[in-house]
Amino acid sequence: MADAPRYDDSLTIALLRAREAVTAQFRDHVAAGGMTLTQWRVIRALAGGTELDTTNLAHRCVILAPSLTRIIKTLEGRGLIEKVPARDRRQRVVRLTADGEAMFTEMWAVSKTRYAAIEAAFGRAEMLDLVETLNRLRAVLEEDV
Amino acid sequence: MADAPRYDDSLTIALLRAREAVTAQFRDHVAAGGMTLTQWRVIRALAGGTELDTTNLAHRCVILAPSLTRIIKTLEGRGLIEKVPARDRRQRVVRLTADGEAMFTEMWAVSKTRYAAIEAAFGRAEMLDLVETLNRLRAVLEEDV
DNA sequence: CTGATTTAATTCACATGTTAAGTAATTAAA
DNA sequence: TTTAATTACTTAACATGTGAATTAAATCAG
Repeated sequence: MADAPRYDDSLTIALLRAREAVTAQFRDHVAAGGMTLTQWRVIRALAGGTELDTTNLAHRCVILAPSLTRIIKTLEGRGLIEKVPARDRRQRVVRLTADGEAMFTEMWAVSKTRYAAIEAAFGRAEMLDLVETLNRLRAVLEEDV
Repeated sequence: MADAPRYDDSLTIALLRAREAVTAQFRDHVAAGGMTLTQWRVIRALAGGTELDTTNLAHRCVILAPSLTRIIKTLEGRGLIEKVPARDRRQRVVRLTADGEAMFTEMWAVSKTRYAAIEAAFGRAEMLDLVETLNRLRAVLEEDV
């Protein structure tokens, strides 16, 4: 089957498996902090006093709006994020609370070591190259095709 | 922050965005066939008369067992797959029905052209190299780290 | 300024991801 | 052979993904 690549070689599956392998390095640690990986992406995007509205936050975290609505509700209920009054009253602008920042700082320390471990195992140059390749693939697909 | 890569550069996000961009090339077509991308992975894994039990099917499709249980129920209800009696009665072995094979054949024709378009836009060598790199990353992470 | 349009979020409905617990069949141990 | 342990799958509960419809606020056309 020259034109039908073996199933295991397909790009979508390779991306899925690779992502699964990478996130597995962080899942336990994040779960120990009582969060999901998706929630952690939100916390991380807001770290350092960043204020963002739902649309931009969703884009940065690669989360769809309906999911983010629920996540914001959850994190707000846990006192990790809070609303910020916005000029445009349609927008929902949020930022981390003091507790949220503390949570980030604590967990980020460990996350960094995990990233470092991945770099050490896979190679820093290879990793940078892979990220660059992935972004290039995305850029190509989002334009033409 | 030298040791804190910009958020957009992180490997997990890059993988997430790249996968999103790739699957976007297929989502509409698969949805037009009344299926989700996840269901399509199952159909594709069974194409050509392949018979598989839940455990192996889940592994090949990168779907967790509970999700696959529901998907099998759905696809069985639509008459696309059917059970096959197994020696080990704990196992649930399935295969495509004639309708399922027909559905696959019809959709695969279009899917192939999408894959070809991606290859043409991104480069065949780059694509093969990327898949190889992703699999190597996975192999590294699943061993040590 | 009023009505039509656009934009930002939310809500809804259903599919899937994820972990933990439960069930039935098989295998291993005593 | 009878019980204990393992295996394959299912169910349950909750979080997220996904597309469509809805609501509220801002903007635009006339």
